[in-house]
Amino acid sequence: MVGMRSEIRVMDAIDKRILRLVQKDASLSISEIASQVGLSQTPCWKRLQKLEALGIIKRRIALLDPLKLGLQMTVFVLIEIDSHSQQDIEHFAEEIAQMEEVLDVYRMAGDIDYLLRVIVPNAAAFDAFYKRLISLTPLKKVTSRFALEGIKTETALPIAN
Amino acid sequence: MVGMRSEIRVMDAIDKRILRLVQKDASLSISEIASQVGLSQTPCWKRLQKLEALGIIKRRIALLDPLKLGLQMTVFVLIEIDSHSQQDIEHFAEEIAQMEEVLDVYRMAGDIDYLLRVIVPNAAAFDAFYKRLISLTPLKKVTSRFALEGIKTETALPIAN
DNA sequence: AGTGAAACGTGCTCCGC
DNA sequence: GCGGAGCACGTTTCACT
Repeated sequence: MVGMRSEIRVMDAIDKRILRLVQKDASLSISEIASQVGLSQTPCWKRLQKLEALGIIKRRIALLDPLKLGLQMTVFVLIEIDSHSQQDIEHFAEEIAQMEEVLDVYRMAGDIDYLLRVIVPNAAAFDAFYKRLISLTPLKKVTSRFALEGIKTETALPIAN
Repeated sequence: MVGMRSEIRVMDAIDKRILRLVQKDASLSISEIASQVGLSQTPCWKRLQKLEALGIIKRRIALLDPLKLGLQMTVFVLIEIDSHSQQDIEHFAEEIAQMEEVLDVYRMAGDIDYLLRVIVPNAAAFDAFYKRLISLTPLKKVTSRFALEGIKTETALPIAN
């Protein structure tokens, strides 16, 4: 079993430097990236293609400002489910994942079953969401924790050397 | 005070359609976006420029796969601070925001002061982070909630019509 | 504000090292 | 695997409606 690892060793230090750059700014040109990592355009482009083909780079997106779109309320919702039948739980998870105000859904260890991050314009919109949520399936306990301020919201992952 | 709103009315339905597209896929070409929203290239490009100038589009980034980078552990850390002196709190918030394994920091309403989303490769790395965290300032209570699975992680915001 | 086409700069490909 | 040159494509600009 020597050498059995789930992460495949396809990335060197230069690949990691490329990833650190593009996860901060995807509008960088190939030549800009190339010069920053000390490569010429062609090998740099080939590495980017490889990283995309491997799914290490999943996709490129634009980040929007939630406040400027009127989305001023972020709420974390902690859910304990009543029924623990596998079917009920999976169905519930699918339904909440489809709601567009639900940005993140995590299945948790411990007493909490699910943690949601929800973003809405105002309290009325959250109330409407909440009513829809509790009508989906019987829930043992639902705790809503309201954010006052987003001090840091980072999409860039910490890449070890 | 009629007409006093913090959101400026600069966006119409077409702008919103453009935003919905680019926040899902920033690799779309102008001509692709233009045809999908029913415009020719020039006005579509001008709208994109305007949305960037207004800061509604903040930036463009590449999304990486955390699992393929060996980041297999996501932990939500809920913090109650001991000292509530304004200076201590701000200093604490700045320090945790600088840690790269801390992706999100929210200041919360209610009994919890801060909620962090932390991503690390493994339990040992989380332990190291945890020790650094509690050494920063005296904390009244720290609760770590471990995620077993990320069912949904969405960056695209819900844009009302 | 929108259209169509021209000018420009990059991304992508092919070649040799 | 790396670097340079050429072609094709996308983006930016311009003249006009």
